[in-house]
Parts: sequence; structure tokens; C-alpha cells
Amino acid sequence: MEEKKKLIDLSRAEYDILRILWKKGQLSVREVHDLLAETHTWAYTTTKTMMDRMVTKDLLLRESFHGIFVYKPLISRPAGLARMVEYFADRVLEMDVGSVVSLFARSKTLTAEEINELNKLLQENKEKK
Amino acid sequence: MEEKKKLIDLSRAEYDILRILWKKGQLSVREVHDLLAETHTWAYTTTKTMMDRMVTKDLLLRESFHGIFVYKPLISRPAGLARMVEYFADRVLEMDVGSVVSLFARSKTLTAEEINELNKLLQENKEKK
DNA sequence: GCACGGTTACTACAAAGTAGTAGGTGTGCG
DNA sequence: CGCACACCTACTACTTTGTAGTAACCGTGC
Repeated sequence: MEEKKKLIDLSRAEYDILRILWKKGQLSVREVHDLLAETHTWAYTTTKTMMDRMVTKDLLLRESFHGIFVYKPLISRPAGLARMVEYFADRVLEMDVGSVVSLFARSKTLTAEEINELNKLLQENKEKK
Repeated sequence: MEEKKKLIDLSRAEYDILRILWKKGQLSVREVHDLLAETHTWAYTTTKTMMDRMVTKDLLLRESFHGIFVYKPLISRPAGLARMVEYFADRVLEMDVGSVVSLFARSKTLTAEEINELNKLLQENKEKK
């Protein structure tokens, strides 16, 4: 049996940053920070620190771009979602993950392809438990 | 306008402890710890530290009972759930909280009364935003 | 009365959350 | 041309949370 990679455990803060990057592709700290302002009241340096730490954790990739750094996600949205969905289904709703995943189909948040990936990840994870 | 109390923000660890206490009413550290073993691999003292910190944060009440301490939740299950449901609906599913709350009705996780309370909390919270 | 098994209190250290400060750099203006 | 300003980056720091060890305490059986 090969390496069993667990679902990625993101903190809420990390997830919020990734969420923006998943939508936009790649952004500077400033851009992420401004978008984050809707839900957070962080200082600019807080956003920066977070993002830099996420780079060392291989959650984000940082590249110099026209003299400034831009960051892009290193994990897919379904991969980032999986752990949260699992947790929420198991511990909060106390129902099968399948029912929760089916919500995504209705919400149009994820593409069909992403939903497939999400399902696959959750399935694999369940098997090895 | 009176005091606006925000929804309670629980960490996953705190939530997991509360979840057990909501089900059982009140338990000793040992009992919580054993039940927690299903999902966590914490050392006994870790469970203890967590629970004691939750007492100082007014999440739990600690009472001496036959020479040992038992802990009971100071917040209701809907109150503990509200923030997580809101977060999950808004940021993960990106759909209306209502749709998520309706899942509870189907999952039998909460009583009708609890669902009402949950709805009320989420509603109040939305109004003041 | 003391050993033993569990309980409690105190301490510790890493990671996450939050943010300040100092130093670097490009661009316009005098 | 050289400096001020605005903005970026790196480094440091302090608090809370996650995780756990250790030592002191305490009732029960012998």
C-alpha cells in the first residue's frame, strides 16, 4: 500500500486566504488583504505573516512578479474543502458526508469536476480509517 | 439597542469537548477523555488542560461532586453550533444558512426546539451585520 | 500508617493568531 | 540628481491554543 496522505487540515484563517486565491488565481498580499477586509479586520502585516507562513507550509507558492510577490494556491479547492466537509458532516451535522457533498451540487459553488474530486478524496480517506 | 452578543467562536477542540458534554450532561475529565479517544489521541492531561481553560472562559462549569470534579456546558448546543454553521454556510458551501439549517431537520441531530433556537441566533446575528 | 492508583495543579513548549518596526525601493518633484 | 513618500518586505514579539510532562495530593486497602 502506498503512502496514505491524510486530508489537509486547514485553520479557518488559512482557509479564508485560500478561498480568495482559489477564486482569483494569484494575488499579492495587498490584494488578498483588501478582499479579506470583508470578513476580517486584520492589520496588513497580519495578512502578510499568514501568507508567508503558508508558503513555508507548502500551502501557497510565492513568486516574484514585476518586482512584487504574488501568491498562488498549491492545493486544489476540493483538497482544501475535504477536511472541513468531513468534520462538519461527522461532528456537527452528524450525518453522512455524502449528504453534505450533495449540497455542493445544488449550491453551484463547485464544478461537477471539483465535486468528483471531493468525493474521491473523502472516499479514499474513509477507506483507510 | 442592547448589548449585541456575537455568536460564540469555538475552536474545533473546544467544540469536540462540548459535543460530548451536550450529549451526556456532565462528566469528569476521565469520562470525557475516554469518549474523546474515538476521535483524538490526546494525553489525559491534555484533555484536562483544555477543559480547565474552558472553565476560565466560561464555556464550562466545574463543580466538585463526591470528591471529584465534574464539568458541564454553560452554553447550549444551538449556541455552540451557530457560529460553525454560519461559517460553513457562508464560506464553505457559499449558500444561505437556511439551507444548511434545514439539513438538521432531516438529520435528527437536533430537536425541533433546538433548531428553532439555532435559527433565531443566526437570524439575530444577521440583522446586526 | 503507608503504598498505589487516580486526580489535580503547575509548568512548558510549539504552532497559530495578531501585529509592530525597521529597512529597502521605485517614482515624482524641486 | 537626490530626497520624500508610499508601499513592500523581513524580522521580531506577544497572546492564545494545542499538546503534554511532572509533581504534589488524596482516598482506599492492607
